[in-house]
Amino acid sequence: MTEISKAYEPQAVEEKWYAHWLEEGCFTPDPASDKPAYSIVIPPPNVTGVLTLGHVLNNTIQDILARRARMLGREVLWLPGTDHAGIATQNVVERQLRKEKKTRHDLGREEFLKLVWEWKAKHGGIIIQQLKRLGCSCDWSRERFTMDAGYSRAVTAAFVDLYKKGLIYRGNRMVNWDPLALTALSDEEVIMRPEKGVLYYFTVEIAEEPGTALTIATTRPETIPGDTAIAVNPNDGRYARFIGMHAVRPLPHELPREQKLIPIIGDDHVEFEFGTGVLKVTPAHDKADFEIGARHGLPVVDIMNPDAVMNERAGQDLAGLDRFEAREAAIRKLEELRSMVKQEAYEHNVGFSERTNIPVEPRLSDQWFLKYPAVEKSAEAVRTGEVAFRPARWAAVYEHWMANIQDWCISRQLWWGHRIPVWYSKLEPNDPPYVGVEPPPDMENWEQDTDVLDTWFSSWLWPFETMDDATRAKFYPTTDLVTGPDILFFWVARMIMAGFEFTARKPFANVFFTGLIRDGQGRKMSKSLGNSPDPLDLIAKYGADGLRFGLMRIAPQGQDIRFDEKQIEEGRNFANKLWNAARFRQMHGPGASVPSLDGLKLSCYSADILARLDSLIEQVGKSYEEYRFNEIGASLYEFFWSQYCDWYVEAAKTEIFADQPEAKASALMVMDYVLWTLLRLLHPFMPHITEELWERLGFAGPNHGAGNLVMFADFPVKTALPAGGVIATVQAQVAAVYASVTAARNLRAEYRVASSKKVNFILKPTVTWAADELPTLSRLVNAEELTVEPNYPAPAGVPRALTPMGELYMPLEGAVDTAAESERIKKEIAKVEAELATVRKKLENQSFVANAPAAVVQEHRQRETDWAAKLGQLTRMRDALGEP
RNA sequence: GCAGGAUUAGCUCAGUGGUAGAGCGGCAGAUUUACAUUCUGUUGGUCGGGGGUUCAAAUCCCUCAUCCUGCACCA
Repeated sequence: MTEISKAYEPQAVEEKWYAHWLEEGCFTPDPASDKPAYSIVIPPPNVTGVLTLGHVLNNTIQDILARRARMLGREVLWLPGTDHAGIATQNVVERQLRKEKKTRHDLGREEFLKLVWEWKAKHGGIIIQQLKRLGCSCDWSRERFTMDAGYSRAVTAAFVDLYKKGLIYRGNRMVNWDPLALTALSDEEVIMRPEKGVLYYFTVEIAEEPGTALTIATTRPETIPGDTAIAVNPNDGRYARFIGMHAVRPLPHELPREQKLIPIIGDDHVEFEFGTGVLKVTPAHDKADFEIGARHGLPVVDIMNPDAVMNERAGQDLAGLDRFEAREAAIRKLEELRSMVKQEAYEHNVGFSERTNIPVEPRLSDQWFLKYPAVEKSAEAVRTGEVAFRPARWAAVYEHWMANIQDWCISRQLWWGHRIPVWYSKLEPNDPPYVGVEPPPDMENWEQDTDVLDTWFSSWLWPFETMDDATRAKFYPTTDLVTGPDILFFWVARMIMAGFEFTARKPFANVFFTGLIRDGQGRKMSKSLGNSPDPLDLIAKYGADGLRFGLMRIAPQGQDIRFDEKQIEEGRNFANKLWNAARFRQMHGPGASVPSLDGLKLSCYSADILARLDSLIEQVGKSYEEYRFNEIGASLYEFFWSQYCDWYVEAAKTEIFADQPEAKASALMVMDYVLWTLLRLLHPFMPHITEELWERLGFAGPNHGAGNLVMFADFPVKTALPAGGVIATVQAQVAAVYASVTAARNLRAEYRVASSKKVNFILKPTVTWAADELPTLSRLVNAEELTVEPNYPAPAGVPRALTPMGELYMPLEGAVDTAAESERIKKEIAKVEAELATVRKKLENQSFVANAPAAVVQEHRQRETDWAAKLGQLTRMRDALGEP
């Protein structure tokens, strides 16, 4: 046993233990074990990702669950891995290429993909190293990647299976198009944000009634060349008569008049009140307009290229311009034509691409869609609690989404991803395509679909396709899933459906949704705001354990978390405190390797702390049941710091420093017992420091089978202490001593007596056992001498305080301000009188006495008695002062 | 527009029917040998407003206000 240093230095300790755990294979479970299984699959971070505080929160919770399950004797699998993250990863490599003035098209598909794999090998998975630094107990031997050969095959097979079931189809539809990434997006990948825009009012002439014009309001004048109709509500008296006539579309201006005529149609979709009640219909560039167009058989005129640059159909004024430049150009042209009537400020919602953060463009294109499988079964599973959501309110959000579920656009016009396993015949283009896991045998006659699948189409298989047969037999369905509510639709809902569809079982029993971490001003953490601290910096400053513990204490169940570095500092301080508590114990000689309370003569303080330890264990157990990690953290913090360090250790010093070997041994054994228990309770939260202290305090080693705490399958259970009345009496006594200590310290502070200065105290006791506890009381109040004097006359000049043990006096040399002393006591009397009045008022209320439970009434009576007694004593003390 | 969440001490937040709490901050003090990443004492709240249910409400119900988050959207 080496000496413990004064301050805890986490870096070396944490790295040492993590390496050790890996070496010992502590995180690799045995599927053949007959221990009950516990499993979690990690939400696979993007392979391009770096650790954020969100990951820290998420993975710390998973680690806590996994480590506790191990200590409860389960066979634990925490399966890690990364996601290939289609757009994000392709972006990273394309950005690199752009620096060399190249695009992926210069390289070609094959060369480009080679480059992405190279990038992945070199830079990918940084986040895995960071998770290790955090202390995550994942089974790295089972680490998976969503584009591993086997996994890819499973993704392809899933596609083929759903295709054969008729659930996957190809369609020419309006989709969300990302003009930067040049791909379609699913509805979930579009983020609606309010944007300050302008509503432009412009006129169109009625062809059949020259001189008559209609005014139209639009936010997108640049799409006028794509307008193929003007719509009004058929019930709108202002405009109904124009239905069937034609309007002259102002753009492109250069076209001959007959090519600019577009029909005026009637459609219920048009609102009377909005704008002017006249709507321009652009079927190629607006989802709602597309539907109107479909209803009326309107032509679809696409005026943009895939990159949202206007094409020649937009006319000479706009062609070649980006859509936003084109808007300005269109405005200028309309003004020039005296068609522009007015412009007004207007705020409306615009959809942005989740990945590239630019406005999506509704675009008609050929895409693959999935009609979701197992929808009803999946909705029901959450409804019945077969899959339990925590907090439960997310179930309603899920239910709503499931009830309004829309087909999923699963194709992406990217290169990085799982290529769609569909081949088209070169020989007979009208033949049905070949769809299969294996390419067609006569490959040269076929051409594979160029699209890849949405990343989430692979992620939704994660809980089972990451496992081989033996692993799956033991660990699937998984136990807990821990994730953020932001991917409820993207991932959680889809996994449930995939689970039921492909394995006929739920993928997990519980889903715990964490909160979102926000900055001090309540804003989301984001790269662009630069308000997201680097967790690795925090680990360097405060240690991984400090970060974990600090974060867990401020992470209430399912509520957003306002991040404050101070909290992490507290986590570090807590680790340091733990370190020093161990250090203190070690300074008093070697401890027991297996602490036992058998045959121990316990002081009342020892009995008290053990009873509190028992309630702590019970409380922690309950909190785990409800996934209330902040509550567990708070309980552990409070017990260890306030109850154990501040009170028990200080009180026990009486025994430790006294010359009574038996009492000393008893106190030290109780410390051993508490630390032995506490290290285990804390281990899931702070794995490194607890492991280190476990060894330093001599708890590790041959006595415990596997020597490491991480494999110590014995999560604490309550002691065999005598329960009930005996311990309650002892605890009441200890509480009285501690309250008396506080009262005495208060007196010292009032009279500016430095806590280091020894002074005399006199106790006029009201309890029979006062004398027994004088040594400890005396020590804790730093008394020169503490005497019990039942008949102390209490001269007027002596400061006094009422304590649960009796009246306490602090005779001081020199004059004491009696008036001030009297004032102080009077203030206390006023407080007690108010309390007494409150409780008496309640007891005088007949309906309270009649209706409240007997125990509550009894408790109020007791309260009344206690306050009355206290008031009597305070009054006597005030009278003894002789002040009016 | 619909749904959900939040509103408690200066700050960040616990507290879901029975005596309003913690940490930080502030103030006053302490180097008492585990720890200044410490210790002691103290200050500070009509629990967002209003109404209701109840013997009893921060807690349950209604309503209003403000903020946040989803979802749906009218160009």
